[in-house]
This record gives sequence, structure tokens and C-alpha cells, in this order.
Amino acid sequence: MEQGLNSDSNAPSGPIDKSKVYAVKPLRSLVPIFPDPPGMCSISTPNPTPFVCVPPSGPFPAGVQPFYPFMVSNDSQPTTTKNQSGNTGFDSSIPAPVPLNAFRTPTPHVNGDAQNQSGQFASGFSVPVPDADNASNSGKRTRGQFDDGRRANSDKDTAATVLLVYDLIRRRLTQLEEARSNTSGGFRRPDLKATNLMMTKGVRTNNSKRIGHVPGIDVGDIFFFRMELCLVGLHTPSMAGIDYMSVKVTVNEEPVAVSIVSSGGYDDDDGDDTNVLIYSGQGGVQRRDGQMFDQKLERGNLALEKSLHRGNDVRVARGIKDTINAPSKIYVYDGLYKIDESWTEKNKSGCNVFKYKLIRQPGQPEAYSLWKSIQQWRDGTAARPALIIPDLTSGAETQPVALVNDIDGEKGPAPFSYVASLKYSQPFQSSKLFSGCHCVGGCQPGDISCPCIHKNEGLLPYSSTGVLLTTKPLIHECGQTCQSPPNCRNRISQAGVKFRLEVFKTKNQGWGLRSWDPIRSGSFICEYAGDIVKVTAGDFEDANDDSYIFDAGRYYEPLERVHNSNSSMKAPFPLVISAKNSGNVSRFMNHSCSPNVFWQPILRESNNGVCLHIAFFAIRHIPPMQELMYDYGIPAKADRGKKKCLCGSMKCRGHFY
DNA sequence: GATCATTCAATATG
DNA sequence: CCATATTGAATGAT
Repeated sequence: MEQGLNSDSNAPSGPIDKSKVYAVKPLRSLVPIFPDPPGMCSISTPNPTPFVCVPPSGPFPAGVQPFYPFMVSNDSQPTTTKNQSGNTGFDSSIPAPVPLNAFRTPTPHVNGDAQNQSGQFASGFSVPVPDADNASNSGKRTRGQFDDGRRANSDKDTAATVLLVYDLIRRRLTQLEEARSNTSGGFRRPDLKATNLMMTKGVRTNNSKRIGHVPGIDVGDIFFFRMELCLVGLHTPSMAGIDYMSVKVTVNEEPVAVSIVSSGGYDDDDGDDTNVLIYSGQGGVQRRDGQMFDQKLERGNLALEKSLHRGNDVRVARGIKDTINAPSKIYVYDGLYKIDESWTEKNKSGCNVFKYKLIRQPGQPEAYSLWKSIQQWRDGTAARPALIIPDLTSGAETQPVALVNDIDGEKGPAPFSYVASLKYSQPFQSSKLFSGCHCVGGCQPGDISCPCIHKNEGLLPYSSTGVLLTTKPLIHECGQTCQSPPNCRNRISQAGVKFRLEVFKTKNQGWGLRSWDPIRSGSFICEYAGDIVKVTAGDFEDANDDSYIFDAGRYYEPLERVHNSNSSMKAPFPLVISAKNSGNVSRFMNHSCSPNVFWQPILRESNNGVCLHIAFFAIRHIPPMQELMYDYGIPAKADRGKKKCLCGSMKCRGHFY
């Protein structure tokens, strides 16, 4: 292969059999998977029912009959109470799952059209993403459907897919909207617009309200938009803090709370005990002028009151300020709580406010409490347990990287020299060099005179907050020849690590990498630093003795997120990096067959050529302390150096290289 | 079923 | 950093 830069390097590397790329998966079992908190029953039968049995665990106050508010379906399926008889009355005639191939992925749109993308997924549905000219919708493309089974009850894969599609559309709309509003003004919210698309196409899950956990969502999962909670059925109102549903008790119906979002909006005091939450009722504020009056025992307030008396579980999502992206909020699913007591208080304006004391149910994984611990490690009020070195980079990164081991006695990985970035002694030759930009104040979206935007096919690849917006095979960042400042948004991968990372000993995969900070999907995490390995065309072999190799020439399963790319992620020319002797945090990232991190080639022009870098971005929102992993891919010669994969995912290929 | 009111959003800006 | 204005979507209530 020639080393010259092909100016058409963005084009797919060759014709691809699309039926293979978008191969329809085998019919997924639609058995809902439920966590098993103490005292809970979960249904996991080969014949799944749309009902979820969530009996509250006693004891109950005298005179209160426990009842079992089964999921109330919007499709007017019968509700029932378990104490009527042993037979729960479940309707076993579930709708037959629609074969996925009924919704075959449409043929991709005219190739190379940067303005047209649609969210196409291997599992057989697509959501059209609006283009620049017609931001409301685009009616041309065929659309499949998200089948009823997935809409009714989620599983991990379904929930992840819904969130992925949402994110994809939202980021794309953000990119278009930033460019548009910079010239025409009036920023319209991409998060809402994306939700609307998802809703109208029916791409959502757990779409009927239910009490208790929601399948496919784990305690500790994080969300960056209220709409995400809505789309996965965790909390349906787009703004309101209390979600409730009406449940039939013998002949009458009464409201019961299903979930709350605690965002600190009603100046509740945030006590030290993370298992206790004091929550204010809703209402009492005139939204227009901020005028206040007494809250009434209606809607959500009434529902919480009923849940208190019934002893029902309430899901709790905690809203926390995003320290990295200041004004926005992160929502942590903190699991199930029970309401312990309620009372009314006078607020500052002298109006009555309902108060509810909620207590977290025991036996659930750490979630909000973990955030609090991390906060203490950070501000020094508590020591990070099992800490070996506070900063293994010795200051080479802008953020310290802790080294910890709470598994065994090993004191650290084999020594290596820490380098924060990939250094080029000699850039790649390029026949075609553009001149750099003159964006002294940083590249701005919608600036048609900016050459960097042109190189990126008309739109800046990053948002104002530094989140990757495109799904392109190659990103052109500002380089040496550009006049943009180091903090230009088109230099995201050059600005260094923004998250507080730590290297830790895993249970069975040696050392690994994780983050104290929550990571928003699309965020830049780090680049692959190390020594460039000389490759003479075709004769490079993955060295068996070097497990710190990054080879951009490996084959990678196309991620669903690269919906518009019918080729696997590929660098424009061969690049092999060894981090054995020198490297950065990237060398500790382990392999997973269902990764939460992906890599992306990035090109920067220098005075006498181009430099290719490998940058890692988050595929989805990553909660704190969840291991960061990417797919190592398959080398051209996949016969040597095979290792057993322990990633444990449903899609595990069994081994990696 | 259409319309309205309610709601611990999310941004941009001063 | 906070306050304010602006634009808004889902859902239950009417």
C-alpha cells in the first residue's frame, strides 16, 4: 500500500456486501431479565408475559393490605391482584415476536452524501436523521419498526440500543443546529427534537409504567438528559419530578408513584446518609412568575402518599451537577426506595410544602453513594482505599492517574516510561496539503470560510463542549499550520485527558483502566501513545511478545454507532504503535467484545506532512468506576497470539488478539 | 379525541 | 458563579 495520502481517504475502502454487514441477527429471546432484590420475585420464563410481578415485602402497617400493582398496560390488558387467587391471571398469549427480517435494513442512501444519515442498525430498524436542508424530517427513506416486544419489555441490549440511537440522533442534530444557529440564531433543542423522532418512530422501550426495577437498566446507570429516562421507561414525564400511575384496587383506582427524580430544585437538604432522601412534593410554584402558594394533595403528591401507605417501592434517580460541563445535570439511577414518612412544612414564602422521607432498600449495588465517596477522594476528605501511587504519570497528564489494587498484593505493572502523546519524528508524506485555518478565536460552526470545516465535510466534528458529533471514518483536527488556539474545539484530542482516571487491578485480566468521573457518550478519553512501529508494506506480524500493540490495520466489527459507515473502522494508512516501553493510560485498556470505548483515527497536518493519531471516545455514557474497554479487533494474520476472552458479554467471540 | 395545564429541562446570555 | 429569558415535549386532566 502506498503511503501517500489519498485525498479520497474518506470513501469506503471498497465495495461491501451490505447484506453481510447488516446481517439480520438470530431472533433474540424476549425473556425479560429482572434483577432479584431481596423479597422480589422475578419472572424469567421461556414464555414471557408482559406482566411484571413486584410484590412489596412486608411488614405492613396494621390495616394495610399489601397489593400487587402489576404493570398496567396502555393496551388495556387486564390488571390483576395476586391476592385474588393463586392464579395470577396472566395472559400467556403474548404477541408473537415479529421476525426481525420483516424490517430489513433499507439500502443505504446515496453514498458520500454527508448531509444524509440515518440511524441504521444490525437488528433491523432505522430511524431517519434529518438533514441540513430539512431539519424536521426526511421522508424519503424506508423505515423499519422497533418490534412490539422490545417496546414493551426491555433487556440490556434493547435499552442500550435505544439509548445509542437517541444519542446518535441527538448528536447529529446538535451538530446541524450549532451550524445553523450560528448564522440564523435561535438555538433549538436537539435533545427534544431527537426524542420526538424516537417517539414517533416507536423506538423506545418499557413503554408501559411499572413499579419496581425496569428491565435492561441497572442500578448505577447514568443519563445526561431527562428524555433518556423517558425513552427507557425509567421515568416518563419530561420535566416533572414525580411519575405515577393509576392502579386498580378492587373496584376503585388509585394513583401510586413509580419513580421520582431528585434534582435539588426545591432546596432539600442533602444529608450525609446517602440511603435517605428527603423529597419535596410538586406544585406550589407558578412557573411563569415564580409566585408561590400551598401545595395540594393531588397528582404526584397524592401518589407518593398512597405509595407510603401501600409500602410500595419507588425508583429514584438522583440529579447531580455535571462538574465537567457546568450547567447541565447527570442523572444516576439509584435503585428502589420506600417512603418512610411524610409531613408538610412551611417554605421560605410561608407556603405549605409536602415532604417525603425515602429510604433506600438494602442489598442494591452502590450508585449515588459511590459518587459521594469519589467526591471525598477528590477533595481529600477521605483516602482512596488500596492506593499504591497517587499519580503514575508523575505529572505528565493534566489530571493525576491513581494506581490502585484491592485484589491482591501486586504492587504495580511492569515499569514503562510514561508519555502523554504519540510523538512523530517524521510525519507521513502527503501529496496534498491544505493550508491551515486562520481561526484565531477557534473554529466556529457555520463558518463557511474555515478550511478545517471543509475538510470535515462541512461540519465541525465536535460540539461546543468537546463531544464527538460525527460518525466519520476520519476526523481532521487543526494542526501545526492552523492559527487556532490550543483550546480550539477542533483540537479536542490534543488537549489531553480531561477525566480523573485510575489504573486498577482487575479480577482476572491484569491491570485495567477506569474513571472516577462519569463519562458522557462521545467524550474524548485519551489517545494511544507509544512508539511508532515501522511497517514495511504487508510484512508486519503482530508480535506475540508484545501485548501493548495497537494496530490500526486490524479488522473491526462495524459498531452499530457507525451506522452510516459500511466499512469497518480503518485508518487511512498503516499505523502500528507499541506501548510496551513507553505509553500512556491507553496501554491499560483491556479488550471487550461489547466495549464502551471505541477508537477513531484523527489526522493533523504539520508543515511537511500529516500525522495520524488514534483517539478513544466513549460509545455510551459510562458510570464512574466502570472499566473502560475497547474491541481489539482481529489482525490480518489471526492465527497466532490468540487469547481467551473473559469479557463475559453476550456477544463474546470467545477470544481476542 | 382535541386542547390545556402542569412540570425539580436545557440552553444561551448578561 | 447565579439569575433570567427562551423554547419546549410528554403526559394527565379537562
